[in-house]
Amino acid sequence: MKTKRLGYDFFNRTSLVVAQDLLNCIITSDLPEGKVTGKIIETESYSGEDDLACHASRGRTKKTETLYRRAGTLYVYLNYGLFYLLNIVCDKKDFPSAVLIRSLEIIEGEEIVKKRIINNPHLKLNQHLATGPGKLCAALGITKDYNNLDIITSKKIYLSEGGTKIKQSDIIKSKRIGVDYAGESKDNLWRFYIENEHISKKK
DNA sequence: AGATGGATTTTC
DNA sequence: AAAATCCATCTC
Repeated sequence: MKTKRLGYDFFNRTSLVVAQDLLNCIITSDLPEGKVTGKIIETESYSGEDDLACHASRGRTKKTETLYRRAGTLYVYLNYGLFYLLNIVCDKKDFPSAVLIRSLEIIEGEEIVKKRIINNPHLKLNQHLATGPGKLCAALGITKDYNNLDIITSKKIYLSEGGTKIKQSDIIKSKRIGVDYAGESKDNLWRFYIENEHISKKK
């Protein structure tokens, strides 16, 4: 499947819109071990210093500086000392916002993904190869080395259009996962997904 | 220099 | 319900 690559104009919009438009899009990681592609089925939006769940709510620091950069920049950080999480910076420069990619349906490179999961002592091989943001990064081979990478021009990690654009009525909205500490921001329905067996945190 | 607190995943 | 485990930031 060869589709058009997403450009600066796609990411230079509010993260709320980008998060929903990324559903059904294709992410590719083309690293030395081989090429892996997956369809995005779950995202979350983090937007502005007023969003208490957004890392930028604690101000502009060495760590959060990435969130203020140009749209299309990758924000990758280590969470709980265990897993990397992948975000794509959105909106205009100096306004901190990003979309967290939470789950994929692996389309190509399944064997490479399985190898990466087996080699990760914190993960287990099961029917979900890239479900949940931590496992997703492991599946794609993404580490903090890719923080600040420009996803628009990179040949290693990039995003392209899916086959068909998702219908607005097919997008399910819910509260974001793991942000109960975020006061008034925690109830925002800023998690978006499409019905799929690989959704994270399913009962 | 030491303590703290997570946008998680898995297993008990 | 609890463990595994890194690092930026905070505190003394």
